[in-house]
Amino acid sequence: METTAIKTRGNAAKEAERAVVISEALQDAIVERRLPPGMKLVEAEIGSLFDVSRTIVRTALQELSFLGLVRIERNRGAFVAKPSPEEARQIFDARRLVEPGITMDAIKQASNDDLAHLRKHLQHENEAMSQRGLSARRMEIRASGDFHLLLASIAGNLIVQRFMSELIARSCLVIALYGQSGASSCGHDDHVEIVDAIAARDAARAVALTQHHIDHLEADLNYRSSDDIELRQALSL
Amino acid sequence: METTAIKTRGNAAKEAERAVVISEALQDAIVERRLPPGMKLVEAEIGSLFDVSRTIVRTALQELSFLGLVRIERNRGAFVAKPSPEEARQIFDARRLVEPGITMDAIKQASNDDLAHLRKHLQHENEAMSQRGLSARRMEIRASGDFHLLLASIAGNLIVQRFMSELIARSCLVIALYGQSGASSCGHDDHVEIVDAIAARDAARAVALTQHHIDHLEADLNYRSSDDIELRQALSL
DNA sequence: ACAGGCAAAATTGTATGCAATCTCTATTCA
DNA sequence: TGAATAGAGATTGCATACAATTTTGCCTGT
Repeated sequence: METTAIKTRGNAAKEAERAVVISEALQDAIVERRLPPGMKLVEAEIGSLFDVSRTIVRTALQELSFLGLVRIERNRGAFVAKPSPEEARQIFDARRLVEPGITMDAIKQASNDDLAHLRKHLQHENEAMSQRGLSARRMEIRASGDFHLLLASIAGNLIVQRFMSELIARSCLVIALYGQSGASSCGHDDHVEIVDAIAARDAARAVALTQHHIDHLEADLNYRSSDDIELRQALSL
Repeated sequence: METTAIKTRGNAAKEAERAVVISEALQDAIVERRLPPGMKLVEAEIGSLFDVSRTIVRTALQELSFLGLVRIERNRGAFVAKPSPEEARQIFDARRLVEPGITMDAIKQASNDDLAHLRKHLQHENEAMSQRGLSARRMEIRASGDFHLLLASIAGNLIVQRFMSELIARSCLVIALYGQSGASSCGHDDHVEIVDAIAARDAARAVALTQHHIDHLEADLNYRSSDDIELRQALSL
């Protein structure tokens, strides 16, 4: 197969497909709200920014459109997704459908190392929350979602994990659009309690807390008409 | 194409993006096992078949790779996915995680029309099962998966529905690879019982039957080493 | 002033060309 | 005979060119 073992290792670094790099950079920017919902994403612009041709940018944007983070309109281009209230409800309904199961699996699978990771993550969330400033707020949003992803990774099913990635990313968008309390208010305390219940292997409690947590998140939303949103977005910048 | 005002109306039909048409054609072929797991999919070949450039074929193949139906290897090309035993297990675990919730939502949402659709679908499955021949077998595979998709569509959450589409399609691949009983044996009787339970609004029973059904499906699998599979594929054609 | 429409600019959709990489065959050497 | 290898052919990765479409700004007539 290969002629030198070293070459193979060298490839591993290069393997980082350029389209994936771009798609992840965009996803980060969208989730952290640096790119607001509805914003136009021009192929050539992104291309020159990352120094690649539109071909690559195109595949990155398609990937994001599969994840529901970007909407592609024929002959008009790509835009950061702007979930409708109905879509938003469905996203949270989907989370209610999936996350209790993930929590239960996590309880079954969690090793001591996993629990340590969870605790470390909670601390991380805490730090982000205590700090001020825009960048700290972004860290907080990101960390809050990462908690759920960490749980999914502990549950140990790659397919479910990928599904949760999508749901979390889209949740961030929804919260950006419809969240009321200035803080992302992702209820850090809820997370602490959930980890405690998991550590105690108390499945019933952990599941109940998980459901409660999702209700909590959705309760902070205000599904205004999307025209209002347009304005809000325009005026806030 | 068309030149006049009629064109505009025609567009709605034309809107069917060419990449999507191709990707759906391929998905059908994969799910119905006309394209066996592991088969190489050459871009130029597909392109000339549908009379489009490789560009379009490429996006279709990427779409399928996001769905897990196609594996793309850098510089080597696209192949019909060949799920490992571990992947197969995760697919069914994911179904166990999601489908009970779908069944419950379906019970909540199902109108009389929906129930009629379900009954009609059962009849359709029955017909496919009673017929002989390769094409009938394909119909059976397809119909058997469609039952679960129909249930998901009744549950009424587009996001969950999309997720189920992926799981069902991948399940078909897994069954093609590891199924033992010549018949796709998707337990048509199970489906009948599930519909009965839904019609009776008996949530506990419907959920139990759903879980049982998935266990049933997976019990018919034999996770051989993938080398054996290679042989089986080679000899069966 | 303003609605309507035309033309230029910007942007996307698709095909194609070229370089890089892989695959397979045939040939050579042990 | 069999393993190693070189090289031709096939295939993919990416950039770019061109056509189709949309958007923008200007102009004109009312």
